[in-house]
Amino acid sequence: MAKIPRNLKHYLENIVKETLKTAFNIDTEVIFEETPKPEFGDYSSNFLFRLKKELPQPIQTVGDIITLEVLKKLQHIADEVSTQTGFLNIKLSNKTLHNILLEINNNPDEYGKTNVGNGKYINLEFVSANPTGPLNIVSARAASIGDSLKRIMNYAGYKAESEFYSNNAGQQVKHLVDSVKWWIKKLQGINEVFPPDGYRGEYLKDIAKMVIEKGIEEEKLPKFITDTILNEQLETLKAFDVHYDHVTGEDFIRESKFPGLVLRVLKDEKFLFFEDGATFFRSTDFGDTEPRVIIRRDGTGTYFFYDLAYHLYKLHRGYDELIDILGPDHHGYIKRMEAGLSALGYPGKLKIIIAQQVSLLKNGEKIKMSKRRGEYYTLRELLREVKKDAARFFFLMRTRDAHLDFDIDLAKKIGKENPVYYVQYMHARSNSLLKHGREHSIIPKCNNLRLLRLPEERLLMRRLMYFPDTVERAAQRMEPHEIPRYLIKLADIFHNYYQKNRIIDPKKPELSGARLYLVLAVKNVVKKALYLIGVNAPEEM
RNA sequence: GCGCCCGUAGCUCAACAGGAUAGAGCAGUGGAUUUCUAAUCCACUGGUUGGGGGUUCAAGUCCCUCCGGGCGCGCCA
Repeated sequence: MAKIPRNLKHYLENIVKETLKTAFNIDTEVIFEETPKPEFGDYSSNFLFRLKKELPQPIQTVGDIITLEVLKKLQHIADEVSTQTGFLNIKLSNKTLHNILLEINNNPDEYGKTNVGNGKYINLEFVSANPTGPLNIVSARAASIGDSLKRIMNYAGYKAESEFYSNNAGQQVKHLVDSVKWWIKKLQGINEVFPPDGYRGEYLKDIAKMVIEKGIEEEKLPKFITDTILNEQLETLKAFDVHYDHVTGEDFIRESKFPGLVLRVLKDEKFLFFEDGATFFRSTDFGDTEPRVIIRRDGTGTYFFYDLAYHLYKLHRGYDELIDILGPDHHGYIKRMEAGLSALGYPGKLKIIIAQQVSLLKNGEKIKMSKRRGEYYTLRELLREVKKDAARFFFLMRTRDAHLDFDIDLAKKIGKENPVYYVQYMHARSNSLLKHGREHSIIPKCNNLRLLRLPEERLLMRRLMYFPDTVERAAQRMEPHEIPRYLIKLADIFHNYYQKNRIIDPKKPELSGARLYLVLAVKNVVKKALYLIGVNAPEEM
């Protein structure tokens, strides 16, 4: 039995690349992808089109030669190699697909792992909220994306860590403290005018009560309040299965050497100028639209200034790349931040990605949210309405760039319309089949996999084969939504297969054993895929 | 006014360095179950990819322009 290469897709790519080199002395990158239709085979590449101008002979002639050569080299794993209208298509043998099942079931925790990350050390910062109130829905989306990305990238060979930055310093903290003080007085029967820049919101009343009960001293108020809210935010995220490797406070950054370091480097490199008593950073040297203030006329640093210091701090910790996931209202911030890090000597080290906005739908209507009035839907509230699994899945169903309509009623539904149930049910059904098999003394067996010859079985195995490619794509594009989409496709095929065919038939023990082996592979892959997006794989539903 | 994102079927969305007949789900219509979970499956209907122009063997994808929706443009964070 020929052993299949660890990464089939890359293996095919290398074979063709080598063939091109030896046969035509053309050195080029070859990329295979899933064929749009099974009739075209399993993998296809359009390199012939791309090379058209460089080819020494007509495209079909070259295609024929390559086809022949590649087929020779792939005899042990492929049935057909052909060129059709310029595409090179490869159809793998059933044997190869069977071997993939073996690979999955022999080592479920390794299947799909790739090394595209090459050990690159990544810091993923997401959510990073002000400690002035509960987390909202956009934060929830960023949390889904960020935490899933961390899981996916680590599976793809990166070394990714997650980080939460708390803006627990500056003017806003003062306003926050004033707001709590107002509540304290009110609770003590003293009515005052609410501070003009204060934070509305009943949750501050609870904090005021705690302050009174615990007898917190005045000078310790800022820290007590920001820590309390930060803790609440982190607890909510834990309920969402988001756990951080690092939590950093702005207060810590302000006390550190990094603000001074930023100032010194920018000054030495002559990226600073003074105007109206303030210090400006010439971010325009790096493509920003206007210079940015870093030290105000009154001598205090801007948020941007401390954020630069914070990013410098992260870089000093040794990361190869920083990734920030920000809300849609921050895209104007990207240019200046990138400019800042370039000026500090780290061009290209920061990648900022934007998680677009979220609208919540209930009873077919959008829930109105107004930040100004302090009316917004919190992650806590959402988690009271829908399950964590549904929420995480829904937040990942769209590309990051697209606005997301989150239909709360749909997320609560049980049934096919709700993709998260559809997908989780695939896992529960697999488990149920395995259980049912045991009751009839039929267990998954791999010695007769050639009995798996239905078209549906081939489609299913083929889909399992694409899992490593999916993980790799998700990691490289930083698009976790590849995973939910993959799962939905797999579920379509699986449920269809189940519906049409009897998996367990005590009269056909060999066939049943082979089919259960396939079911087991599905279960293993589904479980892993769900883990990568932080969704549970239930044994029963 | 400038910048970023979006515009694809009635609705919500896919479409992987530009590639094969633009695909799914929901909704609608019609069907399937002596069952291993019907919490399911099958079939049909549904498209000028916002409009126009350009580049290319090939454009939903790239360029220009116009229209529409969202967000941002502080010595706020």
